[in-house]
Amino acid sequence: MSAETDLSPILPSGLVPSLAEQTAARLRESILSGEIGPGERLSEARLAATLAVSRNTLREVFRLLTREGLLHHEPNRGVFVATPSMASILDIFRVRRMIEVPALAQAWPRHEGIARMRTAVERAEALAGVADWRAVGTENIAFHNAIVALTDSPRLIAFHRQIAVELRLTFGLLDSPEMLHAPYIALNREIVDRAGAGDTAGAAVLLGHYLDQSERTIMAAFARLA
Amino acid sequence: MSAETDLSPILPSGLVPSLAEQTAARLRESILSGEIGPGERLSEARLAATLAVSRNTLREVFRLLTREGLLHHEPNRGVFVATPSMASILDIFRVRRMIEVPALAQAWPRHEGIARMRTAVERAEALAGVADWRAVGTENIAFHNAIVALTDSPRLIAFHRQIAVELRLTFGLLDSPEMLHAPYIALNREIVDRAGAGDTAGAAVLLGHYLDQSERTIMAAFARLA
DNA sequence: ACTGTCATAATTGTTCAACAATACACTTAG
DNA sequence: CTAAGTGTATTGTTGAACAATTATGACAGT
Repeated sequence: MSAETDLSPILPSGLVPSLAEQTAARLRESILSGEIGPGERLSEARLAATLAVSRNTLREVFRLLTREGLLHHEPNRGVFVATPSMASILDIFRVRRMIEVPALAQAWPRHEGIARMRTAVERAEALAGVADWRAVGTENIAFHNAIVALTDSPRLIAFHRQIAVELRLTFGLLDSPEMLHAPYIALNREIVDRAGAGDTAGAAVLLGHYLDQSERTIMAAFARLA
Repeated sequence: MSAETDLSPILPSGLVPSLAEQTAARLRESILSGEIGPGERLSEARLAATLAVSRNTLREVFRLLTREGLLHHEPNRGVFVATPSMASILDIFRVRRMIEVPALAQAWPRHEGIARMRTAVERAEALAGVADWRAVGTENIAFHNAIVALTDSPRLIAFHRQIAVELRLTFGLLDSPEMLHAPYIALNREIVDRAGAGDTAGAAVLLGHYLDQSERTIMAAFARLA
């Protein structure tokens, strides 16, 4: 996974990540890849043995991922993989609109984030050519991370990364990633072209449309599950 | 501390909070009350003894408060109370503008959050009468929490609560809370009156002015420290 | 068969003690 | 005065133990 698409929190500069953080990263990927399904209960003893860490360390990991929204902790009953709901999807898109659209609208057209957006689009175009839709989804997330990076706000960036992780959890539930991601590559291309040309306001409008459409698509796919 | 001004994260519904969460709450208040100063190092062994919990439990607490932004973890060196900087203040106000202003602008005038805003203002007015400026500051934070509550977005509310905690950490550094809070009571009153009367757009404009002024005041007080 | 009660087993919550790994302070050699 | 090296304190991690809570299942009564 490339640096631009890494969804794990920023680590203390240049130092070896602790075992707890490494383990958190592993467990996060296990969850996001669908290896562990939403609602599933994570037994401390069993998972500690599987991951080859102590129960104490695993409990620290649980605390981290619970704060991230990936796990859900019920006292004296255990931790469970969070189960996305329609309410959470609606909330996530509401937050995304509130953050991404102004971020793009007020962007400086030569900010490095624009380059990151362009890279993500180009990669997505290439990956769509070979029908690797899961990777297309990853690049799509990178595209939107780059939009928020335009703000240079550490807090907004961290918050948005967390939201993106939650959304990826939802994607794991849905099938047909082609339908979920393919239609938006061209739109992303137009957004970044406009932003790069200085028309950030126009790009922001398009981004709003993107979010509306994407929300509808995901909600529809999600509703088909229930 | 009343329910409206409680800055601790939402606990699992109706259940006994774990020792780690209780301890996190205690440590959070120790930090925010200034009992432990910014930059100070927290020794695991010593603090565990002081709080009468095991090192393992305390480490879980550290992970919670680190994710909250109150502590700073340097691997193999220990955890330190976070030290606010000018950059963090600028970032916090940027985020607040981005969240609070639209939250108020799009508010439903009969949302319960409006009532919470009004309560906070009335309490602040009363407390200003007896010159309890620290409590005025607490009510001021409750006022802005209520604004974000107007969105009914769990994620925005949680994010804003976290930001508010970080800002309280900054307040702890500054003296003269009267100067920091007193001038804004009347402005808050006007904001809630307008919003309650249905002029949420006008209220949002005033809120923007509030944030500009407040940021300048805090930055000036902070600059006087260095 | 259905349901409620109660003992029993399994799991989480928390502590403690130990040791390894890292960083800090200090001494000593050049 | 700097540099290298040694010793010590602190963090990182583990495993075992026990208390507290919840889940399981047998059993009795209807």
